[in-house]
Amino acid sequence: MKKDSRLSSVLHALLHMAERDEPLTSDELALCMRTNPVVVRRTMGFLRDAGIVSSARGHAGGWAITADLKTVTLRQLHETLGEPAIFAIGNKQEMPECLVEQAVNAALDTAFAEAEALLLDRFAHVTLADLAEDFARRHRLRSQ
Amino acid sequence: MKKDSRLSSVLHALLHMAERDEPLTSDELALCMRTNPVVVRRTMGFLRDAGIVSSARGHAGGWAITADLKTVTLRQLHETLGEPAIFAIGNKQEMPECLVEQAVNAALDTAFAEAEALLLDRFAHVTLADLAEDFARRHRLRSQ
DNA sequence: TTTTCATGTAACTTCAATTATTACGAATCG
DNA sequence: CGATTCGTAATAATTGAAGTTACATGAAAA
Repeated sequence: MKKDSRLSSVLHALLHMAERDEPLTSDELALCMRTNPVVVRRTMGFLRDAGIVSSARGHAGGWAITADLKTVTLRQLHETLGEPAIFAIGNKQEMPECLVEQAVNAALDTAFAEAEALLLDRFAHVTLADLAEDFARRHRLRSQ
Repeated sequence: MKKDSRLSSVLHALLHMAERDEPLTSDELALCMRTNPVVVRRTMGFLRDAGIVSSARGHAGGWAITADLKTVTLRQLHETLGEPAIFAIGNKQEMPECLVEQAVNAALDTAFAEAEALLLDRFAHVTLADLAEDFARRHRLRSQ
């Protein structure tokens, strides 16, 4: 399976947008994210529908952040993107009649559920402001 | 991407094999696992190479468990299958020059690493014997 | 020894999901 | 008006697991 990198992509885009006050066009974002403008529009559209960013057409149009960086968490972004599947591993059948397979599913489901809960909890405690701060720190380090 | 269900499949196969002392053929396993005999051979081949099962050709041939159920953990099986990717979500670029993307990757990598460590730890504490016991319990419950 | 059964494997196709691309419509501003 | 930019439909490319076909290899039964 190809990995879903939309969360990574929108974070990258949002932080670049946070660095600039003017709107960034899909083409500009696509260039720095090494992807396609249409992919940018498609993905950022979810965030616009959730009120995290705004989009404007025409001259001087593009994408801008409307939400407060401190209030947007990775978990919220993950939900906004439609809560894509986290795991690349899963059960062969979800609702098997076979008791053996039920026992297997139960064991795997428990482990996956715990790992997912931990991941989402970590996501819930990281905001865009945290990432922006970490970027600023890296920037200072490199500028020395 | 299609989810990798090989761990689920081999667990199902192993528990069925544990229930019977005679070897099970690839065709028999494929039937109860709703898959293809060639897929069974391909996947079980990893376990044979790791000494967990044996395979025999010809009459009365097939697959049998050689390892002690108490010593085989889900983690070991996952490793035996080549440690397939656990997550369906990932970074857009693994080694970006862009400092923004480095900050994004660092945050995501930390969260994924913690979730993976938890999952593998859970896997390490579940043995085939545990699953067999859980199956027996389910069997007793349904027989009542 | 011949037949039958079963694994071992290569080669190819199918499948599922993201990502990429092309094309064009719609809105906005100079 | 006309250039710019988003909105979106339709389609292809990509990636890795899973499924399928075909045939060789080896072992036990007849």
